[in-house]
Amino acid sequence: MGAENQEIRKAGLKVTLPRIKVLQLLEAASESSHHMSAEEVYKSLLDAGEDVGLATVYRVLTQFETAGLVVRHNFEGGHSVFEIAKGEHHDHMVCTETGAIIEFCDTEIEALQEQIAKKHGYEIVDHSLVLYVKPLA
Amino acid sequence: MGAENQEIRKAGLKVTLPRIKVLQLLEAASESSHHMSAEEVYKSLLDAGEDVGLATVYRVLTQFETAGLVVRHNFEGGHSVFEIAKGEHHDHMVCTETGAIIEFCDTEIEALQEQIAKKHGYEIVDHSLVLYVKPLA
DNA sequence: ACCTAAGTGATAATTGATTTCATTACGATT
DNA sequence: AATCGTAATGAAATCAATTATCACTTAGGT
Repeated sequence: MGAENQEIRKAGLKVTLPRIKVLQLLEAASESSHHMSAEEVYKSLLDAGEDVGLATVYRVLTQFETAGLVVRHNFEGGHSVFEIAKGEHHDHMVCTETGAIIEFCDTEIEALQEQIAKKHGYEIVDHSLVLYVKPLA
Repeated sequence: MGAENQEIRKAGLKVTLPRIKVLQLLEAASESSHHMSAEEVYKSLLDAGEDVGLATVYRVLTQFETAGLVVRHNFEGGHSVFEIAKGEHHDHMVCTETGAIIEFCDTEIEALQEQIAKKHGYEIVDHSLVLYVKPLA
């Protein structure tokens, strides 16, 4: 235990209870590839008996994002969801009927993206690919 | 003149001044492939001396979206931008330095997306691909 | 243990967007 | 062209997500 402490310290942040708890929660959620909103994180922590403020959750999530510990996604609808940054990049498929989120990564698409950017005189800094899908009939 | 009136009527909406103005404005912006936010549309119309309400702009844009007249994009940062729907689908490349928006369409990528969805037991309803790029050094 | 900058929670404030509502105007019908 | 019912409008209130403020607390180097 305490692996989170290293990560937080490495990010140049003080190791505080709220930060540890948020990180642990997101790591646990990551197992089930569950993407959480700030509000969900907040409520989960309250339910777990932790005494954190909503403002702190938002602050910490933003700090973790800039530190590269978590990734923020802006799917349709505006509000952000967060997930632990597990090294490798991946894109998302969102089921419009069940809300399920499937992660995938296609090197062929990535390569094509690079080509397209280069063709226009650019190089890729980042990209966002989201497929909105529904189950096959 | 008046081509907009047909489109508005075809959408099952009454032809009113605010709707004509919004549509004209977006069509003009489309020439320079400029994507406008609701707020930008609102301010542009005020500057042009038109007396429209912000609520109306939001309403009209949403109506045009459902009617398929305009397309809404949610680039990073949350708030939506709109552009005239010019028949063919396309994706976007956003320059992180100049803010320029380049439109492109790659059938190869589209095909790969279909395959990926199918492989997971889904079919694509919609998708969003945005490349964040910077000029080649 | 001390000290100071960093972090915290509660609450107020901001932002983009939507809803409400009384008034107005489109456009079908006469 | 005048009438009429419904859809559309603008102003303001409201909403939800996020951010800023601020007095108080705590991490962690000395």
